[in-house]
Amino acid sequence: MSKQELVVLDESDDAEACCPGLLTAPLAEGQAVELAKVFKALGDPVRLRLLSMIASRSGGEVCVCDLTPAFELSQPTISHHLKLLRQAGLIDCERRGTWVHYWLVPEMTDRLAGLLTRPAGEPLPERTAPVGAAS
Amino acid sequence: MSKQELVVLDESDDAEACCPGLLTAPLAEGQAVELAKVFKALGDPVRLRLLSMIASRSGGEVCVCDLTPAFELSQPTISHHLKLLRQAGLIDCERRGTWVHYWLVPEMTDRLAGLLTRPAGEPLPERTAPVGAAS
DNA sequence: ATCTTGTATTGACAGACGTCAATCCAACTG
DNA sequence: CAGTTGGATTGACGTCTGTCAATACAAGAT
Repeated sequence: MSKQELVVLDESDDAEACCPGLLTAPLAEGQAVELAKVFKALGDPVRLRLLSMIASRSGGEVCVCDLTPAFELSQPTISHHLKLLRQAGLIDCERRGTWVHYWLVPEMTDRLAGLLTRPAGEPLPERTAPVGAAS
Repeated sequence: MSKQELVVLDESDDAEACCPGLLTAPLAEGQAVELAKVFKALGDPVRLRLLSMIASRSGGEVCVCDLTPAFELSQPTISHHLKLLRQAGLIDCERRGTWVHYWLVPEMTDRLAGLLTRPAGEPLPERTAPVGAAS
């Protein structure tokens, strides 16, 4: 059940794929395609709340039976959203007896946070006084 | 042309909306809806590359005429994607004479990075040796 | 083995999304 | 003024996505 696609996360891809950062160099098409899958998984309110509930759980794990009743959605719908989050590599799960437990994959959120963080000390090019002051 | 919706970014919303962080507390539904709009804007390879090209520009600005030829897509399609990024509050633009210039709104990417960053020192609950070792 | 409960999968359907051709608008040019 | 060019908007079309009812599967209970 665990680990089925694991979209991104592998650094050993395009040779220079260490941490260009999205904001510092023009993202390559292949990387953009992979990254978009992860962001798309985050692009739904229900999935964001699911991820948040899973990540903020003290024990680090949540049972599906604790997630489903928090939404006014059918159980299959919740299961569907959890599947998408898992395919994006954001969470993982394991069946333990009767119940299935989910937990966050922090490496993925760390990676996203890193991609969205601009290198400290960037000039921040003075956007406030338009050069031409046109129109 | 600039500033038309500006989805998120306003901290003065739910009183305690300082920086709960998405990974530390169960996101409220309203906030999830707003946040999802931004992540959805990032959930497309073309938009990710556009944002990357805009953000990594040395001068801090890019003319649309420099963006369009980088894709094998029609000009209206690129314009459409730029509009979505702008509505998400990730970029902004201004017409200067004949050309329209786009630039990154770093406050938004900073905010996203912050939301995805887990507070340093979190236990990282030992995921590797499943308690029950079931299945 | 049968029943019951927790979770995943399937199939269907309405609405959203990405794309383009056609068109429109703004600004510069002659 | 008309003509040209950069860019946005409109309308249409096929695909993807979120949702549910129905069903299937897994594991404990009887």
